[in-house]
Amino acid sequence: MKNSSRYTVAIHVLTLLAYCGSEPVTSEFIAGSVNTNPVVIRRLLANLRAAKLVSSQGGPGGGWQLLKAAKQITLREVLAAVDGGSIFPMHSSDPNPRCPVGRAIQVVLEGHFKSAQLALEKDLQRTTIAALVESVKSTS
Amino acid sequence: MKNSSRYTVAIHVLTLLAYCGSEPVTSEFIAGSVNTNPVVIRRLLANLRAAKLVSSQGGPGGGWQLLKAAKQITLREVLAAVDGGSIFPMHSSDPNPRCPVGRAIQVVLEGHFKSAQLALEKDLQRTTIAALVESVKSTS
DNA sequence: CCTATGCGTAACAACATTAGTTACAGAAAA
DNA sequence: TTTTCTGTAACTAATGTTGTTACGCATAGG
Repeated sequence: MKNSSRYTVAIHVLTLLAYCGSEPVTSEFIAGSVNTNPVVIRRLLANLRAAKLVSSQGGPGGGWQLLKAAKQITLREVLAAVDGGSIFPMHSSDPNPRCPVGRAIQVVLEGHFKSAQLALEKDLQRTTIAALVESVKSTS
Repeated sequence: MKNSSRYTVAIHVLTLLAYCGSEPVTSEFIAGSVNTNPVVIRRLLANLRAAKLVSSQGGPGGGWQLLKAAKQITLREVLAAVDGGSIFPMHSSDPNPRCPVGRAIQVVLEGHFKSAQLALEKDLQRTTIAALVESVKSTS
């Protein structure tokens, strides 16, 4: 995941929101659970809001809430929300087009990479935020 | 993939070695195909050698060769060779153990992450370097 | 209308990772 | 012995990630 913890933190936050029920939760409170800065949380949640997973409310009593039922949110959509593109980065500078392998390798790999990523996503789709809440509760 | 092109380049290099047959190929030649510096290639190939995928030979006429038949090398082993650990990084600093969610989330996620990564690897296992060589040759 | 609260975002710093480069020691073939 | 390679350390530059401060703006509640 791009060597970043954004995906893990996003799942953590959504699980926390589901765990807290329907009450709005502030970014400061969330940051306390994740152990980071509220701004980091707000930046991440802005992505999840763009994906229609959460909503935000300003002012006193405001905060963040799930926009979909926890049972309807899968780890697959969370991944798509925080890390849009491909799991496998291509060459940083394009390979040599005068080499037969260099010329073709990216096109050839693209299909295999997409297939592998699809397999990954299919597996992630099996898990919902609601399931994680249950697991968290039973991990007493 | 850690936001690095190492995996893609590794596949490129192995495909090139297979494409070139049994002749040793120098890191300079490989770098010409990948469009990078020979030292970058040697560093990467050092990993693949540690995984027993290639061998190196110094001196004139030396270079790099496959140590296994291209048909026996799958994209799964290549991934393991260049990027040992987990696809999904956990929190950069540990979550708050005084929060029920923060306390449990990592343990809960670990299983789901491993399952997803296994699905990914199972798919990558279906493709061999030999198959890539064929695809490259037919992409004329 | 005022105030406190909380989001939205820009700007910046600190740090880690990636990629590229130079340099040089050492092994091996001819 | 010379040439051709690998093996690696050291350094730079570019980029990405994370954390932090600061401040504008909207809103709820008196």
